[in-house]
Amino acid sequence: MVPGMGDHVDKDLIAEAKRNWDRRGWDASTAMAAATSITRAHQIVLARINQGLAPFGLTFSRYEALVLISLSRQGALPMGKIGERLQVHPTSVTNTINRLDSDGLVTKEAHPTDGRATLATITTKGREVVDDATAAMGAIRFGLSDIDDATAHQITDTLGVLRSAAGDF
Amino acid sequence: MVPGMGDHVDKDLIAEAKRNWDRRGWDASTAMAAATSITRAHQIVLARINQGLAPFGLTFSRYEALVLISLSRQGALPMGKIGERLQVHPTSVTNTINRLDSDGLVTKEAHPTDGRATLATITTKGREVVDDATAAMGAIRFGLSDIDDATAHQITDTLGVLRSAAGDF
DNA sequence: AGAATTTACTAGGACATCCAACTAGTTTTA
DNA sequence: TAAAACTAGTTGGATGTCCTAGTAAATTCT
Repeated sequence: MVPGMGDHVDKDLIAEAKRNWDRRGWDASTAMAAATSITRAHQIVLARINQGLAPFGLTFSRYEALVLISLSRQGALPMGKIGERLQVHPTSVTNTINRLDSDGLVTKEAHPTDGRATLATITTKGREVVDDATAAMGAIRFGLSDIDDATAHQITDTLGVLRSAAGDF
Repeated sequence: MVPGMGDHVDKDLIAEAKRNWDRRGWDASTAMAAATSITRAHQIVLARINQGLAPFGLTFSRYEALVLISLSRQGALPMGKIGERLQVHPTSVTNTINRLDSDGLVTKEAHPTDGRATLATITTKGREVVDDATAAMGAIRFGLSDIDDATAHQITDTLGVLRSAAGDF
């Protein structure tokens, strides 16, 4: 599936790493395995999502921003609000929105009342693209088409414990 | 915890996004929530791990590579083997090892029997650093110190379903 | 043996993310 | 109201990841 980096493996490399860790009597092997699992899951899912979005000229981050804007009442959001909702750094928002802008999917406009703020407004083309992309994401179930809803729920719930402990909610 | 991008949120942004999704009758909201949760969990854990490794001049990817080499019998591994084990692209390995090399933690040497291959060999300094870093990781439990082992196990298991379905093992 | 194919790694480029520092506009304070 | 403090975004820089393409060496095939 991913060329050039050793496809099919057959054995669980994370479980093997954990055994190595335990064998040496090292601490936190359980946490290490969980952290590594999260990293790997992220890598797998992100790759699939980006692959599914490529035909629309989008990446996951750009897609997320575009959806967020499209769901707002005015079809426009201040940059800061976007970073807040997507939980990313302001500079990432600038980067993402600039690209959506140059692709003609949003426009950057001055905020009517706050001279410091910039509004990212979705364009007609942006709405078309995001609708098509959303349909595509539904079709591939965000890269999780090979696991069922019960498992997906479980992933959300279990990681919710982590997120909650980290202050996410 | 992460400055500049809207700290403390109070409400679960992912759950809220899922409700929005459902309200519009869009498909795959469960998968969307799971994918987003994975992304966010990855962001949280990676940030903590990197913060914990910073004092040693390491990042998670460089740390992973260094550990892998340190655990090998010879204290040396071909570049390709590293990418295979860590499941990353060959160019990422080159990047990672080059940095470890310039930091004096590994050396790149010609493979004794295969003229194409390059061996990354850990140095004495590399062993010292990786040992210290591993102790630090144990102390912060790879960024998961605020969840218990049972939850960590559950994360590994649940994501294991995903990884297995994706052909990881 | 010699040609064709495969394998190992690197160079250059596209993206995404974060941090530090800077500009400009807004709000608070004295 | 003028100065101080804060907020919104951007620029420049460092990392990491992947892809495409290209070089060199090993293996396979005829």
